[in-house]
Amino acid sequence: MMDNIIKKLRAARKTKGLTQSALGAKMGLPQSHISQIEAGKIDIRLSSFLEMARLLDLETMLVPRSLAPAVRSMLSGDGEEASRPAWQPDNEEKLS
Amino acid sequence: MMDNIIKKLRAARKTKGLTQSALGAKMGLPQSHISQIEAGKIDIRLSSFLEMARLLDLETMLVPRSLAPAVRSMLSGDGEEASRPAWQPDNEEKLS
DNA sequence: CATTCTTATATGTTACCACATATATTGAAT
DNA sequence: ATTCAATATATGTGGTAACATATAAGAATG
Repeated sequence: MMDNIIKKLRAARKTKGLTQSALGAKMGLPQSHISQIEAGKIDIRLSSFLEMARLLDLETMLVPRSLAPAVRSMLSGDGEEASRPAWQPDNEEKLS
Repeated sequence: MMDNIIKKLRAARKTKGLTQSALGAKMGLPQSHISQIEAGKIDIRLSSFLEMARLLDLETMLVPRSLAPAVRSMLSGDGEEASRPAWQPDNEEKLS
């Protein structure tokens, strides 16, 4: 479904530490509109989607279905390499 | 820009040997509308785009910009089956 | 040529996104 | 509890995609 891909936009925004207002400012849109979009309440135009993705440093790509799993596995290691250690000594207790 | 990705839809349709009418039938849309879309004359809704891609066996994916080149190179060999070597002697770019 | 297949334009109606603006709700922090 | 930040809802207008239908232009085929 489509709100799946929309949810990725929201996740990307949060990852970048942007608020809806901040993103809205970049796009020249009011925060309220960003909210509607992310909530999947409206069916935005393709150009709006592409611009929003671009502003979040995401590229929209069309992948042949047969290759999608391979691409997905490539993407599964989050965002980029320079961020978090590949693992962490699992420390079961008390993390909040 | 955006008509770039639209052009890929047209290319995919042709690759699959579908006419605008045939694709339109699958989507429940008139051929005239498909023509407008492919010509980049209208700015379609995201759901329409996603469905069109899906009917052409294409998956719409959001790829972090930093990983886009790697994904692109993965896709550069004509979108066919899984019978390609996973790997090829470092032939860096050369993209479409 | 004529005929068929494919694609491009044209016109009109309806539905709804884009946008503005305002307010409400949630949530965190002090 | 009272701010203040972030997000969610609400209302209204204008523009345009979605859709139907019709026709014209191109491109092949016989």
